[in-house]
Amino acid sequence: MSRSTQREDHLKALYALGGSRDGESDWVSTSEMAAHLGVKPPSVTAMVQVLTELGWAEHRPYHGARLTHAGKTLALSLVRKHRLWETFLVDRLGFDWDEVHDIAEQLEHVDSVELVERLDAFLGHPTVDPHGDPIPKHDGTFHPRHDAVLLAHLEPARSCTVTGVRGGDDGTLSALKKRGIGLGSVLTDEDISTLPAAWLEQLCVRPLTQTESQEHG
Amino acid sequence: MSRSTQREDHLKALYALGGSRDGESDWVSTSEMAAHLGVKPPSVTAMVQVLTELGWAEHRPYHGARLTHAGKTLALSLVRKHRLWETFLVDRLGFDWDEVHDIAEQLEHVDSVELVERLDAFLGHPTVDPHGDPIPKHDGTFHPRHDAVLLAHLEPARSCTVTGVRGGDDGTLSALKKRGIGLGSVLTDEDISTLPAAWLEQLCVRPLTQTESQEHG
DNA sequence: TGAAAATGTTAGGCGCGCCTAAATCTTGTG
DNA sequence: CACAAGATTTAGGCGCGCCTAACATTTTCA
Repeated sequence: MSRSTQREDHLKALYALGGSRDGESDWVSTSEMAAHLGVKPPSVTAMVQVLTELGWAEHRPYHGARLTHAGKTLALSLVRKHRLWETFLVDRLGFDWDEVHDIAEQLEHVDSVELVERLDAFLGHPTVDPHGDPIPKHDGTFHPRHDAVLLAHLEPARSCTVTGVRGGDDGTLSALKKRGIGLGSVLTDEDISTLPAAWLEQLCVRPLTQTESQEHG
Repeated sequence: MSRSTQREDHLKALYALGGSRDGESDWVSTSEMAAHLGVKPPSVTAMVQVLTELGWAEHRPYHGARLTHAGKTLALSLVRKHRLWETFLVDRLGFDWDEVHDIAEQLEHVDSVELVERLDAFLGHPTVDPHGDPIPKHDGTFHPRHDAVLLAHLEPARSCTVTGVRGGDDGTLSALKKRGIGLGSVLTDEDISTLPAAWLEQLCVRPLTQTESQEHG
């Protein structure tokens, strides 16, 4: 297995943008990937061709690329590593959730299967990372949070608890932190109306049950 | 500050081979470094010239290279990271001491001062790594073990306890493990006579005191 | 002391991942 | 349906770290 941080980054971009929808991945354009990775489109084209030769992606020239099954498996193992390291950084080293992305980005490229499995055990086999995203198991399976919903889609006049942040860059995350919003925070109807509109599309929440609502007045 | 795994590896080699003697480092030949790093001498020459331009080494052509003060400081921070990670891998993740070198080698190149300091705190500010080597402090100082001595230099008919292994490759380390020898192991006079001669130059030991000897019969 | 041997450096080339510029394909619109 | 606008790929070049081969220096020892 040919190793390379760049290959891995392109694989992850393909996964992140191509939709993790069950079954098939969506086609992703090279310029979309280029923007995501901070390189120019021709560089992506070249790398996509390499991934194709490795059997990890398929490329329909002038139309886009997507992961093969093997590629998706690999991408999932990278996501797994990334989220385990983020969990370690926050839960054990006490980092805030807006500080860990870049560090985890580096740690996830460390190559040792044994390391990942031991880290997983050390952390107590967590199922969710500090941003509320599910952590894939060793076999690539994971449970998408089925009870969670985007804040924008929450039925009106309903309180909820925060279960995750989608695509949160460090800026958004630290802004959330400043307002005291983190995983598990409870947002009342009134709280929600004071939030920046952009957040409605980013915050993942679970509606509070009747009894939970009463506890939080 | 220009970052690069290769630069860092060359810096570490210079430190490892150049003698960590107080004050001045020794001149190290490029071929010695090349052998240590698994590359060819011309590659080392080129990299040494880069390090020289960065002010981290000085190069006397045809004679060798050595670290500047700034270079030594940097090298020490790398050693610190390496040994902290090894400590983490052994103490927290339960790796054996012969399994951690390669992984730590990768982890030490992760770039985040904050990470190192938090890791250090998490581990309880350890002073010695799993091989018995001292862990430099953040300011670059550390305490060489003054009471330790090479097994080869131990006065005859004396029992001792193992405090470290010098230059132990994974092969040596796992062979030691197979014989049940680890940090803190007690070696009697008889034990010592059955050891492979090569180990006498690698094992660091502290002679047992009178009372300790009696406890171990 | 003055070659020959050993050691070290310079020259020139290669693969990788990136870039810009030029060519090619797709798409939207008259 | 053709053609301009936009997106994508191909062409060609660059820096980095590595290599081998050729050249330079130091060391060894007859």
